[in-house]
Amino acid sequence: MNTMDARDFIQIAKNICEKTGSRLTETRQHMLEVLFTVETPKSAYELTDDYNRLVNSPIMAMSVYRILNFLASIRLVHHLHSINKYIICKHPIGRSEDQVPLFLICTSCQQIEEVAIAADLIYALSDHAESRGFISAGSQIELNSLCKKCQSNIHQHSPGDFNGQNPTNK
Amino acid sequence: MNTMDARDFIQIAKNICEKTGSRLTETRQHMLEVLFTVETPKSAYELTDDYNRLVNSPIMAMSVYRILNFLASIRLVHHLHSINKYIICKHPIGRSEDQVPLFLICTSCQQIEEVAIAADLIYALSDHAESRGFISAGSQIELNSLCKKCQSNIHQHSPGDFNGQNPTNK
DNA sequence: CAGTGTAATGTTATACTATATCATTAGTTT
DNA sequence: AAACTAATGATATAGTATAACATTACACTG
Ligand SMILES: [Zn+2]
Ligand SMILES: [Zn+2]
Ligand SMILES: [Zn+2]
Ligand SMILES: [Zn+2]
Repeated sequence: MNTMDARDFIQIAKNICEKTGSRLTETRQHMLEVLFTVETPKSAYELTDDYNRLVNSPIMAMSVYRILNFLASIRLVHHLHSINKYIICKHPIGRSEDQVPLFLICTSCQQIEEVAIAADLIYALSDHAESRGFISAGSQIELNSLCKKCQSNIHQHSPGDFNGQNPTNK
Repeated sequence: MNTMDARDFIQIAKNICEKTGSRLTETRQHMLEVLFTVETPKSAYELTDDYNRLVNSPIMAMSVYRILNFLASIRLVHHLHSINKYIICKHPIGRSEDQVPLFLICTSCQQIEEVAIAADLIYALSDHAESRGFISAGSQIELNSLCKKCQSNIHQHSPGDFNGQNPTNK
């Protein structure tokens, strides 16, 4: 159980901004609140709608992209490439540099679990690779999964990408 | 050194099609040839251009998407989500079901290395996850990396997504 | 071989995602 | 106050992907 509050995110962001000379504007704060509220991963345009539903002052998608980029650059937001959606970081504090985020994405209900794993584990993965001259550089990992709830409802297989489409994915 | 030929891909595809009742049409063959020729990861629209440059009978993007979907469904093509491009499979033969592809993507020159890793390694990664009720389901893994060549030219850091953009990425 | 059914593609339109560019505003610094 | 810079507003456009329906090509039946 996470006892974090939207205000906690805002405070964290404020601290980061102070260090870097950037500013935590009202729009950025509001976006953090929206992201915290919606919980599930959303596209930039969905977040634009959410923002305009939840916040009084309207925003346009262009600004949403800029703000998502900013929040991702300070690692309070993650972009999940495999589903092309954005989500607030589940572990904004206590991260060490030698960890990378691992996302478990329920292919049925899109619930996300974010856990931190040792970067070493990644290097271990790419051991073959290093022998071929590649070195790993700060990735996140996204795994197609099934959450507990959806494991019970075992009607459909849901492969990751092509063919068997994800039924819950509009 | 890979001694594979475009014809090998076509033969593999033909075999799969026979088993599944689908057909390896001329267009699909041509697309395999194009993918084999270009080597590097390309967007669907880039592949459309490549196809029309290399093949005499023109094709439209809609068809390219359909064919990429088909070829991905029989695992002769991979969709790299993190860069949103498609690439021909480097290991179309000798794959076992308990392996998943790991892609090392050079963030500087986009050269790709594909290696197969034991799915067990993935399960190990998501061990935390399983304790939370998630089970892993057939993912591929994409890692930002630096190839040997680009390690020499160490001018720029190239983070994965936001902020420091990838300079070679039009 | 004609008739029928299905897989695949052609064609057009449209939805969705993301960035470029320039103008304007709002803080910060001197 | 003036100058500078970060951030946003506003508009346009690029880039990615799918929907929907028509047509064609192939396999299968009789
Ligand atoms: Zn995180
Ligand atoms: Zn679920
Ligand atoms: Zn492969
Ligand atoms: Zn490289």
